Amino acid sequence: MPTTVKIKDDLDLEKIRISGQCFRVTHLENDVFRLIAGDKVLFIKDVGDGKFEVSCTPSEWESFWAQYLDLARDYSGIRKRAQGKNDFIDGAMEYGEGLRILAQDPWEMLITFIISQRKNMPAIASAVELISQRFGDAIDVSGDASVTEFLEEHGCEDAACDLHAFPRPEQLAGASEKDLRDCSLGYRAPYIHETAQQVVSGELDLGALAALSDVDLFEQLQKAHGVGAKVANCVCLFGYGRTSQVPIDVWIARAIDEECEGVDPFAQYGEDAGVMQQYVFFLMTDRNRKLKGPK
DNA sequence: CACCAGGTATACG
DNA sequence: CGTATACATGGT
Repeated sequence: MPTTVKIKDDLDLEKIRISGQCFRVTHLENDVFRLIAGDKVLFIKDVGDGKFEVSCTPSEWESFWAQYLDLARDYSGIRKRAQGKNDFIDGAMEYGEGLRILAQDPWEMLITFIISQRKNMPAIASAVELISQRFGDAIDVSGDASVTEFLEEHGCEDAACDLHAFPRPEQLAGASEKDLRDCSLGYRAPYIHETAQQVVSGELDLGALAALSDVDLFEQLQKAHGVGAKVANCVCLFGYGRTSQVPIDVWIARAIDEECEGVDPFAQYGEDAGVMQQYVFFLMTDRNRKLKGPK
């Protein structure tokens, strides 16, 4: 019997896949999605009526994936409470209904968003996949009964082959700068090399940073080479769940400039500002996607 | 084949 | 303090 879970709140897997916060979510055949987080993989399918079939046991769902999907947070409630302050944000919230802020791993976010600078989203996903393939541990699901059963039922066995975990700090620290460059990291290779070594040496203790205030966390993260305000904010928001943090990239800057007459609308949303940022980012990038390539 | 991409470090004034 | 520029490489 496959595991089925019931989710009352917003959850749109396709929107999350293209939302720019995660780069290892794949849309497979038959509307099955594959999520890789650290060394874990989940296959999940929306079967309607708030029900989702998943490839893990109920226990794995409760102990990891429910938290990863941030199911304890009430996004429809957040949208309702935020409604009415700003017309543009109201529209973005409606457009992005189903988005959530995933509770991802700080280390994975730090490296992923160092990679992200001056790359478009497909290029980021490609580079993340390359370092995972080259330096991450292989993930073998062949012995996992709940996974194999799920894959067989939905006819997507191929999607469980050749999977690799995101590399651990020591695996990237052990990679030479040239090996990293071969993963199309360009000038970011030394940033990643240095950062990995700082994490391995304990000079940068990502676990300990979780105890810091938003402001202190934001400041400490920027001590890593290649981490400025924007990347630090992404790590705060996506890696440490600091939902008041608002990463400002080209798309958010464009939204403030062109849609809000140059006035930053996010401040008035307090602890939910980062969630609003995610809705706006999705609106701007999805609009652009439809504009240029209605593939 | 230009132009752009979820920016940042560095060098200026 | 603020502003200008180089930066590697792939997607469109």
